[in-house]
Amino acid sequence: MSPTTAKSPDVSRRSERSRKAILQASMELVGEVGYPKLTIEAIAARAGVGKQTIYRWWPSKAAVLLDAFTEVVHDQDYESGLPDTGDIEDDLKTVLRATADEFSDAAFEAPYRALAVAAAADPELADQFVARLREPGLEVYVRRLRAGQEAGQIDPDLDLDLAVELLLSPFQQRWLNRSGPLSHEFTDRLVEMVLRALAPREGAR
Amino acid sequence: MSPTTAKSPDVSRRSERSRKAILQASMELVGEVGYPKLTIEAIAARAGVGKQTIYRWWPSKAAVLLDAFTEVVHDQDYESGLPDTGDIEDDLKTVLRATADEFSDAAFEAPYRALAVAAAADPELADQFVARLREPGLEVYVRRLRAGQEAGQIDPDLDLDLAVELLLSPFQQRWLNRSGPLSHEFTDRLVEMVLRALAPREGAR
Amino acid sequence: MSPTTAKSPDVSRRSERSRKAILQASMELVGEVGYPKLTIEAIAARAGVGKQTIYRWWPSKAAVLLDAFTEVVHDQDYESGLPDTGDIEDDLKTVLRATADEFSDAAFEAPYRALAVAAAADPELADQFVARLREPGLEVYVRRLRAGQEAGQIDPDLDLDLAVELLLSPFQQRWLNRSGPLSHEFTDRLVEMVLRALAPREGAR
Amino acid sequence: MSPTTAKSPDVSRRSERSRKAILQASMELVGEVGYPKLTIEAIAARAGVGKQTIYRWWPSKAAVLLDAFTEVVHDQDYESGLPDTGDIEDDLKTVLRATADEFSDAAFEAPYRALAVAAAADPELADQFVARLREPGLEVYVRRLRAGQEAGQIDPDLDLDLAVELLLSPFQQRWLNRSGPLSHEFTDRLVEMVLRALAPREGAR
DNA sequence: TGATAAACGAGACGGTACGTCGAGTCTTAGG
DNA sequence: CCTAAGACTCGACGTACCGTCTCGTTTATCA
Repeated sequence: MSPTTAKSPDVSRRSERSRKAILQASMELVGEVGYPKLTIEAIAARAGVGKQTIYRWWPSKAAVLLDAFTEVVHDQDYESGLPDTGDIEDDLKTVLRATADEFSDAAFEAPYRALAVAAAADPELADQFVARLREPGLEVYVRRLRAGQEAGQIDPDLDLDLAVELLLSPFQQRWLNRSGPLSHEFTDRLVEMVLRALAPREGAR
Repeated sequence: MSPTTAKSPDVSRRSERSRKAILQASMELVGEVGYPKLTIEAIAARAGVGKQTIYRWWPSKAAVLLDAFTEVVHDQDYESGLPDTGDIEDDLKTVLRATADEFSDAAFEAPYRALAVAAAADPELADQFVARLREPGLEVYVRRLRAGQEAGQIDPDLDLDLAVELLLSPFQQRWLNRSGPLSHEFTDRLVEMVLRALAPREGAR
Repeated sequence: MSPTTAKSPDVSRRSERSRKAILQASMELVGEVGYPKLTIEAIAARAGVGKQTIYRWWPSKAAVLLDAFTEVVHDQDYESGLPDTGDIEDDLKTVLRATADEFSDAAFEAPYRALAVAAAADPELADQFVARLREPGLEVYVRRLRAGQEAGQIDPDLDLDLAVELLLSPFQQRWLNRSGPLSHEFTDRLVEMVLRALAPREGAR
Repeated sequence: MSPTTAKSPDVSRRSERSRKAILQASMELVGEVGYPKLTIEAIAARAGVGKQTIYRWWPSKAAVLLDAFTEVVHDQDYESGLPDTGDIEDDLKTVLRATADEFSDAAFEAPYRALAVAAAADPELADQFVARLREPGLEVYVRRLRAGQEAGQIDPDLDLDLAVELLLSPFQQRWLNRSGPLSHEFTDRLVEMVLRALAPREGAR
């Protein structure tokens, strides 16, 4: 919604028309040609915009894409959080299956992978990427696990941030490296194994 | 060791001198300027080689780098495997701490991150990358866990491949995304939590 | 004066500074290294200009050189025409001697020969070359011969265009093929012999 | 028949088969793609010959072409000379018409123009070109004019070499510059005008 | 309600690197 | 030891984009 950076230019005079056209053109083009072949010139041409208008408001094509992607997903409701039926294993399996499906959708995949890759290469972008797209996603898992803790299904002494890493990193890693299928079989087994690590210790009282 | 691809040219006539110079120049340059600013022209110039000689034998700068990196690490002994003192927790902590230190070494980090990023963007390269650099590394973990199974420290019914993913993915993910420090504190906690998931079930014989 | 061709780019935005620098650099370089070793890259470097700026406005290095040469000689006064002392033999000898001296000047010779050669190989360029550099030169001879006709020194029925070819071609041919010296002896004999062909027929009035 | 230059290699061991294939390939290719796009590599490939075999025996592609062309035309009989019916005007018109037709033949034109152009640019080649292809041609004209002198049709004091230049240069120049058609109309007028210059002076006895 | 200053579209500019082509040299195998 | 084959270094090609820099032309405050 807001530009990644804005130094001198007068934001109030900014052309909303151009901003939208640029973001949309970016999303379209990254899907068509891929991130490495995405060029500022092509974005400008597709958007019917001068190159300077892009350079004026964004520092790099990655920043454009991050804005574009944020705009698309920003209304996705992190508010409602994860489902909570009381059965944490079932809830996590459901959510992870849905996430796996989403990551298999090409329309989502191309720009998201582009951003993940760009972030891996560029520390500055990585901060933005993590703060705006990754952390909000992790947070809802932490909340669900905390509910599980309160319900006595999860060891109360556990570091929940690390627990979420344990659950989501294998998933993310598989996807990013294409080192294996994101099947429901996989996500189910993953949830089961992670929950064994989270279970309260029997001896504990 | 072998070129990534080799279609028409006659491999037997290949200049070993040029091949070595190219791989070395790549490693040097990627450390000096980083992957995105690494150019074929600079590699050729540094190696004292015609550009065509690079284009003749490699399809992309990523492929050059993969060969270069493979050549450097290929004699690293996967044979000896992980240490096995009988205490699996201690052994894993030791190894993961060492790995964390390695990944904090800039000389290793630059080219390896470059490859990981390029692989994330390019499926063809990803196959090579995973097969030549990732899987041999995973395999030694699987072997150590199998020894733990046989020693009764790990549930005999577990999928050890998935177990290794559970252990290494959070580590890889943190490193790639720079989403947290690769401290010994972190690796120790990670090993502990994963071992809770691997422990034999109490009810089991 | 004007570019050889101009299709899409906006001529009104053209940089006069770059245009001049390119033309000057071409002339300098063709003198230093000769036409076959003249490269667009060297012109661009010498002129402090991007290669694209040359490719944008000229189709070939020959076209650049043609513009460069035209610019240098264009203010050479064709207006004043040839001298007319009343003695046509003397006038022609004087002019041809001067022309021979000019063609013996290395600074003139290198680019002009380059153009003549390029024009001989390339019909499109030949048109431009002939129209812009050769024909204006021929025209002044035709005018002088016409004056000679009116003065009764030249046969009134003659084709003056052919007469000029008769006079200048042997000269041009010797120069282009280096098939003999461009001495004053040669030009004088040439004028004399041609004038025998142009003399009015005795039987006529 | 003989190579343009031959320094070190042992001529007696030379492969006649390769030599012929190279000359033929040159002639074919210059017709197909023109001289500037004619490459040594293409000649070698077409001739089924290693590049080195060309470099061993010829200093440049122009030299190859000169040999190739000489081979083709060398048996053209300069011996028989020009026709001599006693009517010099008629004889010259006939010959020049035939020459014009020859120069309009594309199969002859392409390689000959290539050589003429290359010779104009390269003084060393020019010597060879003039000595082997031009001068023999001029000589037969000189002989015919001499016969005309002896028959009293031509001024006995004239410099016949210059006379031949007067006759042939306009023709060559038109052809090389494409500055006009090589029509029979043109050649006839040319012969007539030149003969006026050559005619014996009336007052002379 | 103009004027006036900005952001805008367009695109030429100086550069860098691309990937290709051919030059001329060098090495290997074969006759 | 000439030859066919072709890999090598080198350098130029013509193209694509980069990011910067004018150009007029909207456009939207403020005088």
